[in-house]
This record gives sequence, C-alpha cells and structure tokens, in this order.
Amino acid sequence: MASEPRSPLSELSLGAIVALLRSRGLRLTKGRQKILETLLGADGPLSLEQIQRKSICQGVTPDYATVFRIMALLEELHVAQRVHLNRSCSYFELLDPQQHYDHLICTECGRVTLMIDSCPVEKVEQAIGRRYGFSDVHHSLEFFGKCPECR
Amino acid sequence: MASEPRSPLSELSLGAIVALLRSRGLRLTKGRQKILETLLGADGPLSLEQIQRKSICQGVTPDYATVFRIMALLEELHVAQRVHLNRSCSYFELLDPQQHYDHLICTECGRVTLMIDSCPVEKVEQAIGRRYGFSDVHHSLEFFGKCPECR
DNA sequence: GTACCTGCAAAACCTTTGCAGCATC
DNA sequence: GATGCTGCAAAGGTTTTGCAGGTAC
Repeated sequence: MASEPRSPLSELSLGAIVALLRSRGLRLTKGRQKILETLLGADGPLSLEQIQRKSICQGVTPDYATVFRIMALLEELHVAQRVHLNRSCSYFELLDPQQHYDHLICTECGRVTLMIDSCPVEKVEQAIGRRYGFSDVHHSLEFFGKCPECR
Repeated sequence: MASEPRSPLSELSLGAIVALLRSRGLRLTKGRQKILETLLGADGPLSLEQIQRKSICQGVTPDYATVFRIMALLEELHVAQRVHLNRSCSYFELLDPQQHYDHLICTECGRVTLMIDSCPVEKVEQAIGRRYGFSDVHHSLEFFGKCPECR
C-alpha cells in the first residue's frame, strides 16, 4: 500500500533538507545552499528564472541549468514539487510535511496567494482512493479568479 | 460582478458549437468539423498531437498549427479549456456547461480518469471568493496516485 | 584523490507567428 | 468576390543534456 512518502522530511528546514541530501551521498555547495534559502524564504511558487535571480551568491548568479538540475533533484526526492498555475513555464515550491497549500491565482495580474486555510479536499482523498482503486492519492488544487485590485 | 461565463453553450454538441462559431462570423471547414468530433468523442483531455492524430479527415492529417489555432480559438470562446496534468505539454478538453470534471491521474502510467462524481470543491468557491475578495472564482482540481494496474 | 557539481553550449521540445494560396460563405 | 482558414516554414520559449573543468568531502 504505502510507497514513497510525499515528503521525506519531518520538518521543513535547511538542516533537514541538507541532512537528506547528505544521506544520499549528495553534496552541499554554496550555490545549493543559497537556492535552498531562496526556496525556504519564498512566499509562493517560484519559476526557475525567479529562483535564479533570487539566488545570487557572492555576486555570482547561478547558471540556469544548475537551478534546473537542483530543482529536478529536489522534485525527485519529494522535497519540492512542480506546479503550473496555468502559465507557460513551471513553478516550484517546497513540500512542507506539516502543511498543505492550495493556490489562489488572479487571472488578470497573475498574483498567487497561498491558501493556508483547511484544505477542502484532503478529507476526500482516501474515499477517492478506495472508490477508484488508487493508492498514494494526493492532489493539486488551484482556484482562479479576479483579485480585489483587478476587479 | 459577473463577467464572461465559463461556457457560453447551453449544451455540449456539435450543433451548439457550430452555431456559436457562426454567430461570431467564423467558418466551419471539414477539418474543423473533424477536430470538433474528435473532442466530442474524447473520454479525457487530449494533447494537440493526440487531437491531430485522431482528426485525420479523408486521409489528410491536419497541420499541427491548424490544430493549435482551433484550440486557441475554442479556449478564447470558453468552449474548451487547457489543463496541464503535470506534464510537459498542454491538454485540451471541451467545457461541458452541464458538468464539471475533475481529473484523476496515474503517476505511473499517466492514464487520466474523469471523475464525474460531485465535485468536492464547487461549494466552497463562493466562500473563497468572499474571504479573499476574488470574483469569478473557478478552479482546477487534479488528483494523483497509482492506478489499480500500476500498484 | 574521487565523485559529484557547475557553467557553457547546444540540442530537444513545445508553442506561436508570418505568409501565400485555398476554401467557405 | 471577400474574408477567413490552412499548410508550410521559421521563430520564440522553455526544458533538457553533454562535456570539460572545478569543488566538496
């Protein structure tokens, strides 16, 4: 029944993520640390380009391919996830084991609001798994609409 | 408050869609008709390439750009919508005014199941709009998991 | 010193647009 | 006959990979 957990972390912190990397024989470079800090400090999903721009370390901007590879790695480790937000490129955010976020996206200005309220869907995941015979059910929920400023 | 309706159709049928096109001064070609039939006959979202492959008309495969332009048109008319399904390309499906579909996607084989049960989220849209000050709230909900065959 | 990481560069994809000829109305 | 539609071709973006040199352990 159970397979890979959605997040292998018990908490979302730089230390916890670094420990996970270490346990897999992976290394912590200055660039990686800076990128992890960017992700931890983000208040919503970020595109690769945004991550790159916010992760300038000692005056040096990390290569786009480097950012891509780190995010692919974190995604594979289930530490981060990719969301689309109905845009032309992917956005990434860390998977907080304590908290699940749904998104509220303005169709006019594109601003993304994190919805930290109780998720209206979590409760039905189990029922859906049973009904359709699926295991390891999780979900992606995005609300769209016009934000107060754009109305 | 109200703006463009999510679907301008009163029912989902070839005739209704054609009538809408006509009312906008748009034309119905053999290729378009075939593509509309493909969409109406689909049992889930299709990629542009899938639409193209399934819309061979009198031995002629429509051009990819043509498929793209028709889907862009239908999307603009709110007759079809684009979904991502966490894949690298977009998928399209018609917007049925009578019915709202959420998706259940196998993370192993990628098969998409349409969930025609009552949507667990529709009811809360209004409350979310009020709470965050958003108007015209709609949503995209995708469940992921391992399907019975892949478990 | 070994293995892993990074930057650079190019390839691979998917999406989008321009244009001339063709088909619909 | 006018206008919209199509196919072909090319451009634009984003994502992904190869490789040689550099860095963490």
